[in-house]
Amino acid sequence: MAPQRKPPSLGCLTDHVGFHLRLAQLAVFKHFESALGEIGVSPAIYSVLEVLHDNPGITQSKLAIAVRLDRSSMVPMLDKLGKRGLVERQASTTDRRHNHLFLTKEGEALLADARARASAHEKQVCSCLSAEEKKNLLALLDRFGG
Amino acid sequence: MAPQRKPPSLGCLTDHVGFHLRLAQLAVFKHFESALGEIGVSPAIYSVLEVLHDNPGITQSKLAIAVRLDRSSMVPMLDKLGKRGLVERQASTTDRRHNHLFLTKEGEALLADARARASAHEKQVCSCLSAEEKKNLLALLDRFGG
DNA sequence: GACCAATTGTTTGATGTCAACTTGTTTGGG
DNA sequence: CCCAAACAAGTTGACATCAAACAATTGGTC
Repeated sequence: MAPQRKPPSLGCLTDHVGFHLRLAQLAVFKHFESALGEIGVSPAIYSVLEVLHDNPGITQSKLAIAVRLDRSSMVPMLDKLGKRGLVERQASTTDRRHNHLFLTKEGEALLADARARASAHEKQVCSCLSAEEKKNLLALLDRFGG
Repeated sequence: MAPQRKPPSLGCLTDHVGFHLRLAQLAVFKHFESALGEIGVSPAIYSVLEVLHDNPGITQSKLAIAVRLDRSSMVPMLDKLGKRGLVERQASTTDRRHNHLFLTKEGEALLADARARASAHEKQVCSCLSAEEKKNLLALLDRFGG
């Protein structure tokens, strides 16, 4: 009988940039997980490692702002990364409110691996775009999040 | 002394389309919430109402697939929408596994309001894009999310 | 120098989402 | 016919995230 299932209509939803953003992010993040989940690196963790590598000694609040997470979300994440021996919290001597954060040797090593995988992932996930198109896309996206 | 706080460097993070997607979605969804939160409509709820309006009698699983949520996430959401009197679950007579879903009068009314607000929101959030650019952006995003 | 506002990391509670499993129902091949 | 496989909705547990409240600490102002 082949019920001839037409996919349900999405209506005006297709006009909303937010919906397309969500679908795109869903697909890209899923692909990221399949590429880096194996080494225990989620998109959020990867962004933390990158920023930490580039800004040794940064404080938790500044890190949270940089990766656009809540400062309270940072706590359990750094706890976990600390337990894995990837990140060190070092209490500041000059201002006892601050924690300075550093990647350990192991953290740097994992980041190197993660970078290679993330780079490959990025290539695959953007294989449907020319270099020009990708540059264009990033520029357009930055108009919102900038 | 003006500590001349440079914002922390994001490193290679800026090359990753996933990161830009997240920032953009964050900004757009936040704006959406500020425009429709007042009437208790989140992006997910709005997408459900739209698809429900366009596909009366659709089943929960099909709805979940359409809006790209997990089947199991649909349950508490429909419970809540049901309690608000916006959606009706109607057990199928031909296949007792299925629930057919319908917007109530109140659901339709709320959707009308939500649509007006969402449309205004969309205009504001895309005010930084020309019509051409938006069309281009949506086309590029669809290459990922299909 | 003593209060007061701002800042930092943390804790707690609420929410939204997924994945795995359960239960009831249908369907199709032997 | 019958039983196994497929399937729908629901339940449970885990997890990430945010917002609000909190304690400790600093800095500025009178």
